[in-house]
Amino acid sequence: MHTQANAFNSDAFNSNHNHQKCVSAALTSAKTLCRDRGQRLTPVRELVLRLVWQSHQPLGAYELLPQLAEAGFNSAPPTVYRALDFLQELGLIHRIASMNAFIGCSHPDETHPNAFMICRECKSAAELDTAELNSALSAAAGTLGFQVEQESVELIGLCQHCQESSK
Amino acid sequence: MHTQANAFNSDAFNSNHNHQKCVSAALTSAKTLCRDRGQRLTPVRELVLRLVWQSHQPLGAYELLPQLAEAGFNSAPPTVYRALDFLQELGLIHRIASMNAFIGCSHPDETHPNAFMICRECKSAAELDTAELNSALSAAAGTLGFQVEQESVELIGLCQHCQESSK
DNA sequence: AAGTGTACTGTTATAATATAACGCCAATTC
DNA sequence: GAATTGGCGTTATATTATAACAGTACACTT
Repeated sequence: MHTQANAFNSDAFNSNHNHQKCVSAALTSAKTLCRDRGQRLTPVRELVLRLVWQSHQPLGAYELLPQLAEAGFNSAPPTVYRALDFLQELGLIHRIASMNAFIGCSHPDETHPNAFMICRECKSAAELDTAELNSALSAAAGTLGFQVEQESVELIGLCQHCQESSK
Repeated sequence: MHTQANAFNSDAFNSNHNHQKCVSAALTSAKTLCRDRGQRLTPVRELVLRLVWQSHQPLGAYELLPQLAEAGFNSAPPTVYRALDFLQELGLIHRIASMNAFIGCSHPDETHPNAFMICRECKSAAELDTAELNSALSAAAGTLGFQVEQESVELIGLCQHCQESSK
C-alpha cells in the first residue's frame, strides 16, 4: 500500500503535485515503524523527517541546520547526523552518496534497491523501482557469488521537464 | 578488446591474478586516449593512474598523497584531485561515491554503466557490466523520459571468498 | 514517588574530504 | 622570442562528517 511516488510516477519531477500527502504518509510510516520497534520519533527526528520529505531535492545535512534553528532547535552537526542515521535505519530516507545529500524514500518496509534519478538542472530526485532492475542486479551479483547487502543506484541526467525547457 | 576483469570474471576478488597486466593495459589505453585528444599524460597523472589501478581496493585521494611523496612528488591535495579528475574524464578510473574513493575502470572507450560490487570485508571492488543491467536501467529511465548522462551503481556486500572465510 | 538505567541530545573539538585562488614554469604556437 | 596555454605548486579555506564526553529526559522498577 504505497501511495507515494514510484518509478512510474513522475511526481517528483512535477513540483505542483500535493507533496504534503507524501510527507504525511512518511510520518505515519515513521510512527508505525517506531512503535513496532520500540523506538522514539523525537521532535528533532520528526522535524528532520518532515524537512527531508518536504523537499523534492536532496538536502545536505548542513542545509538542515538553519531550518532546525528556525524551529527553535539549537542543534549542531552531530544532532542532525544522528537523526539522519536513525531515519536511514528505518528506511525512511536515503543518502545520495554522489551528492552528500538526503532524500525521502518511499519504501520503508521492504528491502529493495535504493535507486534514484537526479536531474542536474532542477536537482529533483525521483525514485526508481522496477522488477527488471532488481532482477538484473541480483542476476549480475549472483553470477559472481556476491552477496549484496546494500545497493545504491544513482542516475544523473535531465528530467523530461528540464529537457523541454532547455529546447 | 578488453583483457581486463569484467562482470563474469572474479579476478578482482582474487588477489593472486597477474594484476600487473591490468595496469599495463590501462597505461596503454591512457596513452592512446591522450594522443587522440591532444592531451598529456604527465608524470603525476601516470603515477596516479598506476597507483589506482594497482590496487584492487578503491583508494582515497589522501591515501595517494604519501605514495606520491615516496616517488618524489611533493604534491598537495589539489594536485591529486586534478589528476583524478583528468583520469575520470578519460574514463580510466571511477569514483566510488559511497566510499569517497577511486578505482580503475576497465572500459575507457565506451559509455556504459559504471557499476561496481564492493566487498565490505576485503574492500575489493569488481566491475559489473551486463546487458540486462544496462537495458533495465535504460528502460526504467526511459519510462519517465529521463535522459541519463551519468550512472553510478554501487553494490556493497560480501564477495564469495569472504563469505567462505567467515563460515 | 524515588531510584536507576538507558536512550537521546547538547556541546566542543577535530577529522576527513574537497576546492578556490593565485603564481610560476614549461611546452606550444605564432 | 614573445605570447599563449596548460599543468603544477602552494596556501588557505570550504564542506562534510565524527569522536568524545556531559547533561537531560524518559521508561521502568519497586
